[in-house]
Amino acid sequence: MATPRTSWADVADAEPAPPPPVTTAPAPAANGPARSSYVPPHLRNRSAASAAPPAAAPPRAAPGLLSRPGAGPAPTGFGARPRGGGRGWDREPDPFADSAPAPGDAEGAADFEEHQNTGINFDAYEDIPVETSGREVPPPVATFAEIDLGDALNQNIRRCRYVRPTPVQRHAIPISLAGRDLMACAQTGSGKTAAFCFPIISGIMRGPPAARPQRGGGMGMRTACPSALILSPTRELSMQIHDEARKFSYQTGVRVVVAYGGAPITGQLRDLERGVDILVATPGRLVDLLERARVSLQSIRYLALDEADRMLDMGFEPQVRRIVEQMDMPPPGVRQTMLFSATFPKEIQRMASDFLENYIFLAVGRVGSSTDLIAQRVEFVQEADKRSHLMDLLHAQRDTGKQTLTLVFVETKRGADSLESWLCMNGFPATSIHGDRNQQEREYALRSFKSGQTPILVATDVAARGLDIPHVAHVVNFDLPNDIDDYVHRIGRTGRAGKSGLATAFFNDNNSSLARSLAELMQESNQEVPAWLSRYAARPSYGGGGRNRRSGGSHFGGRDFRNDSSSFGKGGSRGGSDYYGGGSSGGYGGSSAYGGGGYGGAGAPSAWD
DNA sequence: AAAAAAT
Repeated sequence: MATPRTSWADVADAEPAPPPPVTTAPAPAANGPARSSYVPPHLRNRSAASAAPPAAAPPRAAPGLLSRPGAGPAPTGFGARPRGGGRGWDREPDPFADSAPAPGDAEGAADFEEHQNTGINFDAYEDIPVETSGREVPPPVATFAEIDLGDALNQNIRRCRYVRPTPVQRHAIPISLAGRDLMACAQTGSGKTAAFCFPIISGIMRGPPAARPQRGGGMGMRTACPSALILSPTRELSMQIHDEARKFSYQTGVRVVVAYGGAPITGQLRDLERGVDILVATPGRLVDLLERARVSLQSIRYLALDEADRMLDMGFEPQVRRIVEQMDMPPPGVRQTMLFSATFPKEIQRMASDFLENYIFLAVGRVGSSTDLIAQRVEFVQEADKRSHLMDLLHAQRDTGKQTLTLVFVETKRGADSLESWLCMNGFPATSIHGDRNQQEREYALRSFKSGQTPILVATDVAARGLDIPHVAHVVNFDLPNDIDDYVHRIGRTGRAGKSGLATAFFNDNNSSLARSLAELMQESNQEVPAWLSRYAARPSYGGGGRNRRSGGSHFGGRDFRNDSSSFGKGGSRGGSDYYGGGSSGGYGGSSAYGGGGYGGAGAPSAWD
């Protein structure tokens, strides 16, 4: 797992990085696949040995941490609260141990470091517009010190090298410490995982020791009753959140368990049996666990949905609704509910409000902040020419001599396989991740990509959201998605933590329905829109005129849908007016600010994660 | 139409 270095609060004054691991893989970039570690698709599944992941770096304590006085097993203050059985957490494995660069980061370290140190620009985020609505919004804080999160958590914040809270953290943490429900929209890499984890962990530490759960109703002695549930839409994202949450919980006594499909359930059952305060899960596996009565939601005090709009879209909504509304989860108002996403279409906000009570809507950022760091290009490329065009891009990348990662999005799983093997045949070290690969393959692909061993990853939308992959310099939309929100999430895999990034899209007639929203988004992000794309966008059949609802029409605009009813409808000349809205800092009354002027309006945020 | 998510 990567260190949470995506945060803007990531230290500028970081202590020197630990020495690079001695384990080195041959530099993979220049001359084709690194044969020692890379397994091309046609050789996979032949020999387990050849596909075995590289030896892990030896476990290593983060420098100066374990030896630090006070980092001992007996935290003081409320951190010392004994947990059920209190067993063995003095031997809790150090979640910071893998914070060192992954093997394979080694030879790229110089290149990478350059990127690491150039991009973080705190000042760029100082005047980031923030909008809140709802009753009695607790004021934001400027520093972690202002928030009483407790000694143990504060120490972990230091270990994570967070020096000050990011904008979303400054606002969201006080809101959620005040016990309020929250719908939050925040930018790429802005530390939103921490924004919901800190209050949850702190709340669990302060809260009453878990009451003896009500047995009965099918509950056995082996039924786990977590206090907090964090749902996410993909397995890899759940793993990532789990890794982060474990770091934040280190030596607090708060136990974090992850449960997702595609992996043997037995290990997860064992983890649950050892005790769980925070359960991170994907919906399918959680439903399974609930049906087996190995998990009960009756003690849930905190519910967080990451990528909340995704969790409530057509594919997921029934399952999520079942978990939240039809199991033994306490109702809104009893539990505290927090929804986080970048994109938040209004119809999804409306649906989400079923899960919330008296909530606060929070939007952080706008066009011209984060996305300006992502240079967006669109090129007209016929289907038949895509491969050679991609090869040109990859050659150009290679010629820069920099070791960087390139993430290539395609529309279908088959397309991912076939592009991957074509790249490999042509000497490019590529791997792939999609839902038809088994979980081991998925995890290996991601590791191999992150470490730089396979610096090209071909992916479906399974990798579009939330994944924090440092050093992705280039996102290629080999196939454009049909939904502008997906585009926003995809390009948000680069340009994270204040670093710059590049996103290239291949556009052709098959993508005409995206033309308008894409042109708008680019315009709002101060990107140059090719004239041909503007012409596409102006074609009436592609939304140039009418109210183009989905496929772009309802992109999140930094607005609380509750303030919406009176805002629109008048001056509704521009069909897309509901698409805009984030920019006006003057509160929500000023509907007139949104109607006019065609494209250049105060824009919708774009790389909101 | 496709992707994801349980076995």
